[in-house]
Amino acid sequence: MNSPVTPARRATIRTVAQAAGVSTATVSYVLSGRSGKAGSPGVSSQTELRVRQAALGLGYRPNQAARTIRTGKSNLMMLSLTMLSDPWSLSVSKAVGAAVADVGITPMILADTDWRTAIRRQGADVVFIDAADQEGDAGLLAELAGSNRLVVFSETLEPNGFDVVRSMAGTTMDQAMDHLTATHTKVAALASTSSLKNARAGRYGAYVRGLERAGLALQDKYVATFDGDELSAYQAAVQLLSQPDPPTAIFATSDFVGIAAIHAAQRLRLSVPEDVAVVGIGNTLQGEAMAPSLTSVGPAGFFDGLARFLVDRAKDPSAPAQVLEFPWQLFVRDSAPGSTH
Amino acid sequence: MNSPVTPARRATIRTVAQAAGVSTATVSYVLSGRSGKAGSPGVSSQTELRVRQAALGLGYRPNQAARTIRTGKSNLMMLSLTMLSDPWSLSVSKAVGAAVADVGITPMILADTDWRTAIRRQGADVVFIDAADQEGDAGLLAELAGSNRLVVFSETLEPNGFDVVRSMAGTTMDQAMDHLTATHTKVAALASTSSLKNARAGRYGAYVRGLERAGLALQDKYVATFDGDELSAYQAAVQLLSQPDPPTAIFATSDFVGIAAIHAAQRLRLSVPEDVAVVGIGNTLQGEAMAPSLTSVGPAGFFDGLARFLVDRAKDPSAPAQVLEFPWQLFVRDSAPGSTH
DNA sequence: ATGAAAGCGCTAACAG
DNA sequence: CTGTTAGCGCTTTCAT
Repeated sequence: MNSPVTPARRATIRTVAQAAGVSTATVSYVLSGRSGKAGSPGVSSQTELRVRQAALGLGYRPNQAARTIRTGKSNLMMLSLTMLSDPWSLSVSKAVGAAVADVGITPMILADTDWRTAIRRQGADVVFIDAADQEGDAGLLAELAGSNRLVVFSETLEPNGFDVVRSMAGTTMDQAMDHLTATHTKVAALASTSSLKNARAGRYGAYVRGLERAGLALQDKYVATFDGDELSAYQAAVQLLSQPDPPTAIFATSDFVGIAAIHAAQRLRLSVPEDVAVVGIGNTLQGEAMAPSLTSVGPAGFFDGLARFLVDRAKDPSAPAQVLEFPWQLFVRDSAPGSTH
Repeated sequence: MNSPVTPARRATIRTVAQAAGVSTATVSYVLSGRSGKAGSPGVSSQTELRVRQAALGLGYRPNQAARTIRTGKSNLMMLSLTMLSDPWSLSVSKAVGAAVADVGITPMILADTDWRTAIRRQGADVVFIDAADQEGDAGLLAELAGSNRLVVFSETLEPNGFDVVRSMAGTTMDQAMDHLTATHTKVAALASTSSLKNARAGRYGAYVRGLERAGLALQDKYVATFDGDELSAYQAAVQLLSQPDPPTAIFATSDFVGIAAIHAAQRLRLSVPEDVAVVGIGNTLQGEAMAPSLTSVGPAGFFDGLARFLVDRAKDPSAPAQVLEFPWQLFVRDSAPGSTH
């Protein structure tokens, strides 16, 4: 029974050094794993062993804050994911998780939190921001980029000290609409309330233009809006499909909306795609994995590509800012198989 | 055009001090917001203003790592959530997000990552671990508790330097089974492969015992297993319900499984609860929010209570370790309304 | 009311 | 091969 006079003060590099009978420098060399590396002194395997044993015995664990302050590297990757329950966010998280295996980087998610305030408080080697299309953010981002390596997902922003990840939709949303109008005349849209502001731009705009190209009228009863979460999308879809003369195809402005629409249809005992076809936007893993799998437009190899890019930036935060583009394509799957059936 | 000779070195407390013509101590007092606080010196409002303006002009932002090393507080809360897509995890995240508003704490999620290695690298004022039932973790947790404030969710572990959050299931799972067997004779279970190991323990055990109490036979065809993710659960449910003589009630060992089961039923044009009733376990927000709402057993006020507890611990990491218990109850909702219909 | 100065635990020159 | 030493940016006594 050794009396715990000192209240278990956490072991530091110095404690270890004393126990091993060496200097703190030696301990540092050994424990940060660069004994024999280029440019650094080597340590004899005997002392190395002594140091390791002392560290183990004392339960030594390096103080990350101290290491960070000294090296300027935190080995942290921050992911600001605005809507965590969105399969898009989950796909990002999953891909990143796979990409950081074996690299000494810890990914941490900032969920449903305002990055604008959070980033000021917490640094990271690289921080990914999933939503910053608004004009007002451009200045703030440029400012924050001074002290953090930022990777911003945005269709409109230009790199400015920070990287911009962009998924080049091009005309693929138009393709998706044409895909639907080729076999359907009652095509509905399921759009978030916010996306309606710009009737001819963005995802909803693709719907409007698609109808025009097909010579179909834009009808109020075929445009349903929701508030942002799954339940709201689900309810909007139920409403859309319960009316007399319901649509036979739904253009959903997001994969999670498309998924909700499929669930809603099935709830109403409608078959997908026989009674109602559904396309989503985003090409998420969850859309692909569900049954029936969701036809969607979106970037190919996006999540893995993004994850790799983030890891690269974390390892070399001083690389020049660039744009990373992922061209989109139409992924025809079960929920809207096209004209074959 | 001022020539950027110095490559935009980030402003420190010293830079600010020079610009304002004061000492670093004064800057520290002002900027860490305790000019007039008890025990600390006051700063005249004039100098305070000068300091603030200098800081603003220089775009000064405090270095968290330095602050952490000095104070020992990181203002960080780490949430290790093993299966992020599980509504349980999302509920935790949401509740915590709401609880930290206005408090100076940033919650960060460690998703689908092994906390065993990650915690060694990254510290936080408090870290929540959502899965640690295995015996082997007890020692490791006790060790880690030496340098991190740990809050562990576990039904079996006892506090040992770390807090244990526990939801006292008691006999509520039995109640849930009785709820089903009161009006059904074909009651199926949807359980994860791992939970089957202990046939009479845990959630699956409640199913087995429930059948016994009702005098019903345990039949293989009414026991479906899945692998851990939604898709797998969904497919298992489809299989369960597509067979000849399908069950009329499903006991799902998790809310997300119950949700998947409802989706599967609807896919098969079965009505919930008319054709098949479903109960889940966990009482998550998502189960409550879906349509039809999911009958579930689980703790009352769990997520908000947990969030509050975590915030308390973050603010006072040296509070004595304790057990936090949330007694369960049965929440009868639309997916299994009971004998009234 | 303000400043000087001592570190927190660690890394990285530089000396020996 | 190993030790000495000077800080990283910040907080916090203790003087003034």
